[in-house]
Amino acid sequence: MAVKRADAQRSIAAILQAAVDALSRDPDASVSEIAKVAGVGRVTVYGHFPNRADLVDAALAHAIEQAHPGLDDVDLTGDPGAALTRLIESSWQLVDRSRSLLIAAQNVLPPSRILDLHAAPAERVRKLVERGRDEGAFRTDLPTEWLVGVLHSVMHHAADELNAGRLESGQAAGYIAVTVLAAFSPISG
Amino acid sequence: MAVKRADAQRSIAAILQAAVDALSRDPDASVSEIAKVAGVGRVTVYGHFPNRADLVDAALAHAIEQAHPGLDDVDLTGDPGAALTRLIESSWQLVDRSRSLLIAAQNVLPPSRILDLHAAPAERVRKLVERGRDEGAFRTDLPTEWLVGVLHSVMHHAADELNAGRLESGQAAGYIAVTVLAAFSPISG
DNA sequence: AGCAACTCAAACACTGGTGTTCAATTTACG
DNA sequence: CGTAAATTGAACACCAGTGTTTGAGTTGCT
Repeated sequence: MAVKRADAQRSIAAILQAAVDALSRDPDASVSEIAKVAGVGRVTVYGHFPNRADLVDAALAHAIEQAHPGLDDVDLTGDPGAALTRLIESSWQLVDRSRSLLIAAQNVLPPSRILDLHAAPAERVRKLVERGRDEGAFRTDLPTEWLVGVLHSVMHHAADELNAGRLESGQAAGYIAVTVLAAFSPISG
Repeated sequence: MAVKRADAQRSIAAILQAAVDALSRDPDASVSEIAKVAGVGRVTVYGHFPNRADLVDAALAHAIEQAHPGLDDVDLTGDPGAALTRLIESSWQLVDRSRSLLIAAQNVLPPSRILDLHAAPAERVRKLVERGRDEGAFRTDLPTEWLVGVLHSVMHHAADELNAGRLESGQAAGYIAVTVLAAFSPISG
């Protein structure tokens, strides 16, 4: 299987993108649904991915890989609070879109695999928070991991509120930033 | 069907409790599993609940009803921050235990029904936050609903961290309280 | 004691998913 | 152009769940 033929490569790309789309809507999306979205026969999917779990794995990896370049453009220098606000602004929708996909992955992949796939993007955030702590902009009476988790948690909450129609798309990033910055501030702010 | 016989009542109680337990572990728990936990035949379950959805509904209602008295004991008067801390202390584990059950309910019940079942306990928290805002203890530049949601979100995050072994059971309530109080504080604290 | 209510295992039909095989057709590529 | 690769729907076996029926056995109630 030295090199795939061009139509095979096209199929694989379509299936991968379809898997990301379908699983982002419904973490339990069946192989049939994914095939339909990809505009491809179900058998073709099994021709390229041995089983559903491997397909989900590939889809998650694909989504993360796609997200990387966009996030690399964010300026994380300067005032940590402002940097965090910029990061939130450009990543919270992305994090949300991946959420359903992540659930799909958690249902079929071992936790260690999930952790591996997320290592790179998670590290970026951790670094920024670390720097904020070092420079006295963020509190140090709580572990870095906890603060990062709270950030994620609040972003997901905003996504939920948006989905439920209780929050306008334009407000969300501001709400998240204002909330998290307060939560991250040193005590005698 | 005026009055159930004693053994029927016993069965129903066992099934209800088993449903709460099983669904709190796995939101996809099958009727068979629930029956097994209840120490009862699967057919007996169908004898008392027409289908799985109705059973999940009853289980959620049961769990909420059980939780009520314990939470009614919490003193919500005095300094809003302190009151919130007390409420967190005595309710965050409870909220977590219900989370998986809530997911089960969301999978089979209409959103309106979920909202109905949660109305009473949710109101208690909303009231406290409202009072905190009125008294100047909590910020008013964000909607009450948002603040309440952030509280929930951070509690769930703590539960996740606990499950993942990254947080000690004793620390959790403190982490939540310290984080949320900071997030709730008026800007020029 | 006797009857109705209850319990339960076994068997059934049904649904919806996974993963495989096959034979026919289309398509890329040298 | 010819061949090997790729795609396809149809059919298949399999599994796990839901919900029902049956018939025999047990248990509460009066």
